Amino acid sequence: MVTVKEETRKGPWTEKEDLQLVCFVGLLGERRWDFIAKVSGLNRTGKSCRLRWVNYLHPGLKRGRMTHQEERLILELHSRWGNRWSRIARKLPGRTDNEIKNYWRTHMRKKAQERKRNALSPSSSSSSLTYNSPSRSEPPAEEAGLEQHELNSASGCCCVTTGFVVEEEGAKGWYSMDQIWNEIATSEAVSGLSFEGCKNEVCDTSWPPMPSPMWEYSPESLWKIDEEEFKMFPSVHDLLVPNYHHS
DNA sequence: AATGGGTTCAACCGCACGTAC
DNA sequence: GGTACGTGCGGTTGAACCCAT
Repeated sequence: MVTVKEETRKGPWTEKEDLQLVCFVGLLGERRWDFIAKVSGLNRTGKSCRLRWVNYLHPGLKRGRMTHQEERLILELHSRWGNRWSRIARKLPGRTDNEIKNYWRTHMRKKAQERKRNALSPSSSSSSLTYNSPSRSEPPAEEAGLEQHELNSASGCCCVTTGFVVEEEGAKGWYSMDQIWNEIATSEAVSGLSFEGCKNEVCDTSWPPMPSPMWEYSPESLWKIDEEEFKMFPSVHDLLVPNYHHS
């Protein structure tokens, strides 16, 4: 006799699953995700539940395009902290690390491609430095365990930003796109080259002049839902997820 | 209208870290 | 101190969507 253990579900979440999760998170809190996954009847892993909640269902989430201010802040913070997405996300109320990471990758990739095009064009190629120094046989600092911000400071923030190994060379090279993007962003944040409106304040060490997000002070408060609300379930869902729209 | 390439974003994976036992 | 378990983080993937041709 074989009991067929239902396989853990993967892939896109259904609206029903979302509702279930929202309900149980409200009842049990944003902890014990494995437990939530079990008792909710969702055939998902705790990890998956947490991710869905944090990245999509959380009532505090903003939706829609990044504002200009947010873009600038991301650039600034990334130049300081490197790929510390969750840390950066804490400075952007309503944005998740995943969202910021995605944003960075798409937008910086564009910029990297533009740069690459420029670098390949005859007019700019001569002045474009590349990483083809003898030390190229060594792994990049990042891969050698250096934090990205250490890399930045080690390179004087903008001294190494003028060029990068292009694809043809990249086949044998190990300069990841992340590094390239980081350097682009670093140079832009420091020099204020791009993002019109991104003037000196970006480089000002006292920047950003923005208020700290609420959860900086009280990590639990904003992300916690009043359990009383859940007694009113199912109508509570509308309260919890005002911008809810299923993907 | 069809389609092919590019872009976006939700979700997964693997690893690291913290904590309870 | 060692181990198991839960959680968080960063990197990656792939499906859906968009847009130019």
